[in-house]
Amino acid sequence: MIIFLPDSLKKGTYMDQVRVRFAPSPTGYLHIGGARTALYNWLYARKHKGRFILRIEDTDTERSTEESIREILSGLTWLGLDWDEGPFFQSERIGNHLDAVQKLLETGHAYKCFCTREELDAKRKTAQKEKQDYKYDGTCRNLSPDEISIREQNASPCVVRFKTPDEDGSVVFQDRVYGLIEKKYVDIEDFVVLRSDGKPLYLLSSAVDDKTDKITHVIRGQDGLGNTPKQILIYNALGYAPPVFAHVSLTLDTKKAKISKRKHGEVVTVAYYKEKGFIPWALCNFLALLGWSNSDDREFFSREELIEAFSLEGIARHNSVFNYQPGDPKNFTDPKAISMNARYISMLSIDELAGLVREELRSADLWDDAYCGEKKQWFENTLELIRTRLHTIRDFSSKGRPYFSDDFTYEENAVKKNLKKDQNLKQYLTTLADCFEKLDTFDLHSTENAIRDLCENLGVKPGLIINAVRTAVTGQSAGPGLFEILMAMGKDKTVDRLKKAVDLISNEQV
RNA sequence: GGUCCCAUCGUCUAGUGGCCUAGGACGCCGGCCUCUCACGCCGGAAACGCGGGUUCGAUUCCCGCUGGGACCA
Repeated sequence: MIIFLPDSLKKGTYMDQVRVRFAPSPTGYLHIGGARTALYNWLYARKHKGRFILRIEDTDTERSTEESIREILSGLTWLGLDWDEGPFFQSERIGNHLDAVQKLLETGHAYKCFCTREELDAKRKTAQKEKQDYKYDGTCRNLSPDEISIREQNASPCVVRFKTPDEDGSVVFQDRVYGLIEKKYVDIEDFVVLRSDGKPLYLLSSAVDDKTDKITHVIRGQDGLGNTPKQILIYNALGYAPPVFAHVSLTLDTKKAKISKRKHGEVVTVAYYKEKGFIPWALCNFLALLGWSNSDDREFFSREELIEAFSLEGIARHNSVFNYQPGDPKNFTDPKAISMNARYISMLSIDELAGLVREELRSADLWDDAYCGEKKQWFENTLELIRTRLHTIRDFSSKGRPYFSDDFTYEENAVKKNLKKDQNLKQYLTTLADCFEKLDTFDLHSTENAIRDLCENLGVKPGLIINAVRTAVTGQSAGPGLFEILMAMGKDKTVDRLKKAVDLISNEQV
């Protein structure tokens, strides 16, 4: 019986430096589940001053694409998950894998199997009919050397199967997340390690690569849990010391199905969050909490704090649900993710925020270099003014547009609610524009006094005028306190926009 | 079908036999603030899948069932 308890080896020399890897298949895009796995690996490496290795498992040449590789690299880079070695490409190491198969064959840990697909299918069907569990029956396991050479001379196609121990016992290992896992030899069939077309199987390749890359801790999705006993068998047969395993629970959708781009669309891709204006670390923070917890109530972690707090044992054993409800316009992704991002926008230092917003305004063609120079103070004040009601960096160029450009739209509902509410508003706003124009000092007090005085003279509630002015100046019905908005706009813009709003409602009301 | 894994509010989770009248976060509802919205603050509704044990006492330990997931086929 193989009992492998890596904890007992931890003090051994080969564990001196932690080496972990993220090994995605470049068959599409980087999805948030993959990003979460990458994050956990990265955190573990950083926490233990180890190395984070990136390996691209591109042996499925049919489905692997260059574009996908680029997307994975750019996704990881955007998230800030920097790798120390690689990217290595599995396809370049097929020679290693074949050598390993050869070694397995030579040491009697594997054998050639000449059974045809038809024969195997027939056996499987029979087993099914008799309601028996089907496992490869080992027909070729005990072929004599003569029988083997006859088949080889006939060039019969064959696969190579691993020879599972033919005795009572189990593979036992200690998973850092799931604990003690035991799998009986009798439940492991003689599995294939080399296909008849000469291609090694993933199971074998990744074990060999992990050895090549000196991986000490395999932190991967829980979908690898079932294959682990087979891989431990391979490690042992090859004379390798197996790494520590830590399987992380999966991320499912609200119907408990694995998330995929095909089914869920862009929401599950990292690229989507970049596009939507997420702060990379906010997404990492959200992803970290999706299936991992620290036993205190903290939810916001800086990089350093998360590295410090992270542990494999804190990873949940149950799968977690990514709470995305399609068709909810307010929540374009998991509400908690949005909320975290919004909190980050509120909490970030003004310098950090300004940096992010600068890139956003640049790509929206709203950037003015003066925001770094003579208008720096104005720019920062404006960000402070609007940040608490924005959810994404993208919002700075959409909802925030009236602050950075005269070319903004008046929201229909806002116009209806605040500008067309009272027929007299045309007159009121015209009067107010005149009034503002005549102000010597245009500040918080003078503007407020002007409006309050006007209201008193007209006998109308301040709210009527204030809300109308907000819409006139920003096109919106919601936003910061009016007088602060006016300070952000300045006298000239305020007056211009009041007049423009009067024109707008005059024309439309004809 | 076989094997393995899992199971606390709608969602993410705390909880490792008594501190639990089950805590926090998001979302939701109500209130305060108020020129709107947001922030902030206060309050509310909301969960231990079911059945057996073990125990003086189970969310917590054991067994079964149910449900979900993964892997292999």
